[in-house]
Amino acid sequence: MPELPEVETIVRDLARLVPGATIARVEVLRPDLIERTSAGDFARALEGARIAGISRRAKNIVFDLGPDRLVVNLGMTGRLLVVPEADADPPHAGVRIRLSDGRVLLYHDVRRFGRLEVCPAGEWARRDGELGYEPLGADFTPRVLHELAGRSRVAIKTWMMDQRRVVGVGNIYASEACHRAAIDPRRPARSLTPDEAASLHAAIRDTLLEAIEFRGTTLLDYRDASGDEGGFAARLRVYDREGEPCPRCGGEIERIVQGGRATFFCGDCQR
DNA sequence: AACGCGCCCTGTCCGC
DNA sequence: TGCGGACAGGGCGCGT
Repeated sequence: MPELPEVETIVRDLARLVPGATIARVEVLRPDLIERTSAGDFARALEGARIAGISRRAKNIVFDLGPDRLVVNLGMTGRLLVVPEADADPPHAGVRIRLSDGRVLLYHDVRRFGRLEVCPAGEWARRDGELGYEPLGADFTPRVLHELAGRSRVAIKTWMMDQRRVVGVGNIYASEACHRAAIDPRRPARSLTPDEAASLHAAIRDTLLEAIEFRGTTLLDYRDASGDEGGFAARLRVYDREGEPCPRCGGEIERIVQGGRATFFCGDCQR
């Protein structure tokens, strides 16, 4: 589900709502959501901790608890909601994190592809180091994109979604960025010229920034921390628009499958 | 090493 | 109306 803009929206919401709060009690309703430790250890590690800050790394929501980090990955259908006690028991509730002021940080996930884990800050720093460039970071330059892409024969759209290279771009924004850059998503990554790499670099950033502005894309499941939908779906240029005219050239938008995932593009103007 | 694929799980939608 | 199959925003582990 959520890609960088959706996770960023949730993180910004949470950064306004929960820093300074203390975790009173944790209830794990679906133990299969907890990564690496038992549900009991997970709850014990959180109870009594104070939330010092919230940040995003790739598609992960990271809570700074002092010595530890709580890391939440939403998978396809995960939601992280701040709700009053009365709303804390919906169907598909996965983990209830009760704050000492009475509010509940509720992890909700229909498909349960998401994961939560608590780990020492040092351990998280090591894993952070294995993730790729933040596409909105200053060190992600057109040259970096061109050099990294030059090492791979994978189709550029699939390449963009690999979190070891560039993080945060998922299936929706990969199609959207290829379209904005007018690049055929089937091209081998290493076939991009420096100019094409620069235009893809700009397209990735522009797409993600605009999607953040509109609080993300809700196709079906995505909700922000208040439970509201994102507004970017209406602005998608190709994703989920098979058969519609290309907004740039009027050609027909096609749907193909790459690596088992749907890709949408215009065969007329994406070269 | 790099890459492609199946799988995890539930709900929705579409065609028959 | 009912039913079976395809498909859905992610990421991991496997085999080649």
